[in-house]
Amino acid sequence: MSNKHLSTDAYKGVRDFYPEDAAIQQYIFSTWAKTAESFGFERYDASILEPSDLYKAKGAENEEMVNEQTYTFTDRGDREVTLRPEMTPTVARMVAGRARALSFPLRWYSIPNCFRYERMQRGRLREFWQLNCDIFGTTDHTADVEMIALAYQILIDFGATPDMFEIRVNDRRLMNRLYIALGVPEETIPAITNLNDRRDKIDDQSYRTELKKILGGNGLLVEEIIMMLDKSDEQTDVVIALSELGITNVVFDKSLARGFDYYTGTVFEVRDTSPDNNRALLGGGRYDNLTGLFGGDPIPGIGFGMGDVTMRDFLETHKLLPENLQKTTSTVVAIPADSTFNLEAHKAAKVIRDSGISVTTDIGTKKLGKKISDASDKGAEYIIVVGEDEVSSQSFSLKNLSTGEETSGPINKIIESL
RNA sequence: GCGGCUAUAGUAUAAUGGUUAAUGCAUCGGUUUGUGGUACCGAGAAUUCGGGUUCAAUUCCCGGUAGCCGCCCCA
Repeated sequence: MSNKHLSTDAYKGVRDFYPEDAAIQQYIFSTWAKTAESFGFERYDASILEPSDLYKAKGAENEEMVNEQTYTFTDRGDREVTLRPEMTPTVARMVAGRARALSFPLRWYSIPNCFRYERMQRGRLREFWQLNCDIFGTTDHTADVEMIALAYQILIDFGATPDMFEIRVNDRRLMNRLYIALGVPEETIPAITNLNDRRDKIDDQSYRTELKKILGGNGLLVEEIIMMLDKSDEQTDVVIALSELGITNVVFDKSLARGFDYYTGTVFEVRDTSPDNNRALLGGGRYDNLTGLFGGDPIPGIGFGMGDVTMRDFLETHKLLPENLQKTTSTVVAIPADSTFNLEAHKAAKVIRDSGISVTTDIGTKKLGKKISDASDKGAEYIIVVGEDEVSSQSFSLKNLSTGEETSGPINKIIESL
């Protein structure tokens, strides 16, 4: 390979979708859409470009994140734009923009592609697609239940069984109450929440050390917090309601954090139970004032996002991808006996295609036998050979590749047997 | 931002401090010049880039680049 040539590799962190990959992507997207719509969610979409302010407005932490972990640049009109790293600010903007006209509660979904400039690892690339589902305009806890039930149903519709994944649920309000009841200073709660999120990744000793540091050396409080976290007798109404819907692979997990900015109530995630793919497949939660940035009355909402990369990893880990996805090809292949009949083959193909059947014409230079072989490999059901005899007699033979049967006659007649 | 591992035809894997770097799959051609799937024969195609050690480096060392895995973060 000469270094004078351009690389055939895709840009760092993004993927090429060759037909076999595009088929998988298409399968994932269509299953997402089908299940979301079965719950009555309406599809929306928006541009991948947003003004950078949309992401910076939430505070200094967000500004740092935008500066370091997004694709942000200045356009020719001196406007600062960002390739969206998530869909939630966009949908909040859209809902706020028509808040007076929309009828709530609102169920919306989208499958945007998003970009994040960060280090890649398993399940995480710099470009990804994400199913985003939100319900706006209700604080009823059954909306939280519905969102989780939708997430559950999506996985079921991919062929998963409940033992393949685990739903973890927590509630920010409940945790705040529990901490305050223990006498934990309110300003330390975010740091504790963040630490808890890493609890299963670090050993018990360093967990205690860090917790003690946050609490200014109060060892007694450390023990009380750990006891409270490990006590598993609380059940929220969300968890109870899920079990009434027959969804039982749910655990109430007081360590679950899901980041720590805009969630205000229920937070949840779904994790793959396979040790080979120990990742969150989706995450979401309730945010009761997301549209506040845009003025107007606060609109409550609950939503989740699930990524295509982790979705595909999940399906591959559990061998849930259908085998026959790759073969997207025409039903019939018209094969010229040699290249001088290419145009005649195109003519025959057009007649068949006009009747609503997909046809390609093999205009390659291989021998007839190879072309038939290729048609068969690609998954075509029929072939029709176009050569001197056929053109002069206008009588064609349609061959069924799986049975070997041939039907002969004028092209219009042959179509009827398809 | 930090750390570990890896880099050989299109792809998946071998091997080697020394003359021709091997095999499967894939591709192309032939046995079979107008009828497929099998079989057999044949062909093309590779040591990531730069530097160093050495008589000699694909192999050993350093660096770049890229990828994988993990940490941080995960909106």
